[in-house]
Parts: sequence; structure tokens; C-alpha cells
Amino acid sequence: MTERQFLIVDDDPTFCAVLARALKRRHFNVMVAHDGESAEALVREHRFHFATLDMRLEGPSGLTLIPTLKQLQPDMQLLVLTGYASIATTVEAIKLGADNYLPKPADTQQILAALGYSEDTSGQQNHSQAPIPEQPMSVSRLEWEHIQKVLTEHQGNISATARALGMHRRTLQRKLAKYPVKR
Amino acid sequence: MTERQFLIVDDDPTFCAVLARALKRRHFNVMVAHDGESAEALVREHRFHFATLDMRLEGPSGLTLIPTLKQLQPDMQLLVLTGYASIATTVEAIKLGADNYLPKPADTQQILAALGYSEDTSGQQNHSQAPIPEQPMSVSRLEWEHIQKVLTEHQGNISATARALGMHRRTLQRKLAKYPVKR
DNA sequence: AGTGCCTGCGACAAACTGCCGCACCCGCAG
DNA sequence: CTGCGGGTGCGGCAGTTTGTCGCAGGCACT
Repeated sequence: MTERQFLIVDDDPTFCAVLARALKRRHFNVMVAHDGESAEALVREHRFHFATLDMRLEGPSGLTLIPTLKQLQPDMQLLVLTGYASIATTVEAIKLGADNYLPKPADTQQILAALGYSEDTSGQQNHSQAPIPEQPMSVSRLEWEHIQKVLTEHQGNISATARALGMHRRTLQRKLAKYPVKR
Repeated sequence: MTERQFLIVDDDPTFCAVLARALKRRHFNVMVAHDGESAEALVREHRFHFATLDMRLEGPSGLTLIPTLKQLQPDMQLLVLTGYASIATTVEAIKLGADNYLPKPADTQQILAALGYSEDTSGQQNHSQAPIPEQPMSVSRLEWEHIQKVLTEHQGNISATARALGMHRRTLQRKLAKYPVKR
């Protein structure tokens, strides 16, 4: 039952912090790596049961790390996480040994579920009392998260963000005006 | 060099006809199955080197056919093809043994390439190469992925999915009905 | 002054949503 | 067999939200 060593490999400090906190609250032992090298180093030194890997690390695509990590610890559940998801990379990732793949605006629930860590998700029985609610994350919430992320990625440039999102600038404006900030 | 036995499993006669013709012109030996049962029967009787499988067959999801086919002929290259592509189903398909996965509006070139059959002239070194990241993923695409994920999580139950998503059932229906077409 | 890019915002038709209703198909307890 | 609960399509309608245009103004740079 001590199987709670969790590794987060992501170059976005905010994301890491948020996820790490959420996991710790769930009694996981979390370690973080911001790039491929340190990730590999950590995996060589410690044992992990779960890991999330972002595909967009500075150096080589996170994709190349998959075989390495998986080889070092075959029984570790490896989840590839990315904001730049695509069918093609999904196929690649799974073939390379990833256990699952999620497009990025994903909450802790989904991440754990994708890692096969059931505490009340999809699985079945297990009731006792789920301290963690659990619901798929509404479409609008997801949209909001995503927009915020892309927005900051473009330093708050609305036009650029709208373009990147394939959404009309006016629409983005309206959306942003709607829910000011927060939430 | 006689490795040109090709199986097409798809319930859309038009699609089958078009693809079959294109393949025959390239000197492939093509056979077609419109449903899971006949597909399985064919695979039991003949040897195939390539196969495309549509995920939306009448009976059980084409997904369930993957292990069966792959087991009967492990060295056959199996390509899953669908108009309702999503990350979630991609992960499923690959894990079940498919060799590749393509969203449906795909031409013969792409199909052959995905099956690892290279013939053309153009630059190549296609496989085993990082697929290349890309753009942020549009909001609508993200929404689509999310919906698909939740939908599969609920075994395709539309009402349940709509409930889980906090979205009106009618709206979900309409979205599902429309997306595959355009995008 | 001239460009190019960004930002708000008004206006209006087109598209989408929430909501209601109806028809119809199971599976299961009565 | 009948009723009930739950699921699936789909038509329709009023109310919202988009997609588009257009315009004015702000900056930075040449």
C-alpha cells in the first residue's frame, strides 16, 4: 500500500505545482522533474509507481523519453499529457510504451483515472465514502482552462490567442469579458 | 513480393468500393467485409498482409474485432479507420493491438503510409520518427476529444454522458450528429 | 506621416442551445 | 400482457452565442 511514488515530468512550473499539491493531498509521494535529463536521473535513483510526462519539454520531444523510462521501470504506469495532442502523437506514444494519453487541460481526477488508479472512477463498487467528488469536468470549465493557458502562452495577446485557437477574436473577447478573471 | 493481400472491413459500401478500386489499381489483392462476422470469417480462411478496420460497424464496436483479427494473423498490419476519431479511442485501439489509427477522411496514400507500406517517390523516412507537435489544439477540437472520452467512459450512453457533462442531451446529440461531417 | 498589429465595441444575421414534446425500443417487475 | 423506467432520434421554438464587418484609437517603428 506504499505504492504511491509519483513522478511529474513537465516544464511548466505552475502545472507541476498544482498537480503536485493535489496529489500530495491525496497522500502521494511526489517528485518533479522539469526536463528529460533530471527525469531520467530520478527514475534511475527512485522507484515510481505512477508518472505523467509532458510531451513538450525543451530538449527532445518527451516522446523519446518514454522508452527510456518504461525500460527502467516497466511496471510504472506512464501517462503522457500534453496540450498539443494529436492522433498521430497518441499512436506514437502508446506504441512506444505509454500506458495512456490525455490532452492537457486535465484535472487530477482524470489523471489518476487514466493511470488506472481507481478510487471511485469508472471501475465499480468501492463506495465507503469518496472524499473526492468526481465528475468529468464540464465542457465550459475545460474550455476556460484551455483558453487561459493559451492566453498566457501568448502573453495575454488576444488576437494571437484567438488565432491559435482557431476562434474568432470577437468571440474570445466576449468570452473573456464574461468571466472576468477567477473561477 | 506476393504480400499484397488486403482486407477492408467497413460497412459503408461506397467507401469500400472506392478504396478497393484504388488499391486494385496498385496491384493489391482486395477483399471486403461489411461486418464483423464476415470479416472474421475471411481472416480465418485467407491470409492478409494489410487490413483496414472501421470502428463503426453495426454490431459491436469495431474495437472488439481488433484482438480477434490480430490474434488470427499477428503479422498482418492493422489500420483502424474512423470518421469519429478521438484520442480516447485511439488509445483504446492501439492498446488492443491495432498498428495504426487514422481519422476517416483519409486518402489511399495516407492509408498505405499508415500501414507502413511505402512505395512512392516523395521524401519519406516516415515511421518511428517523432510525428511533430504542432498548434495548441482548437477549442472545438478539445471539446470533441473531451466529449468522446466521457462518452466512451459511459460506454456510448448519450444520456449518461450528457448528464455527466452537465450538458443538455439534445445538445450532445446534435453535436455528435454534426461533428463527424465537417469539423 | 505611413504602416502594421493590437484592442474595444456596436450591429446583425446565422448558428447554436436549452427545453418541451412525441414516438418508439428495450428489459424487467407485476 | 402491461406498466414503468431509461435510452434514442428528432421536430420546433424562443433566447443566446457566434461569425463577420466595420470603425476608432493606441503603440511601435520607419
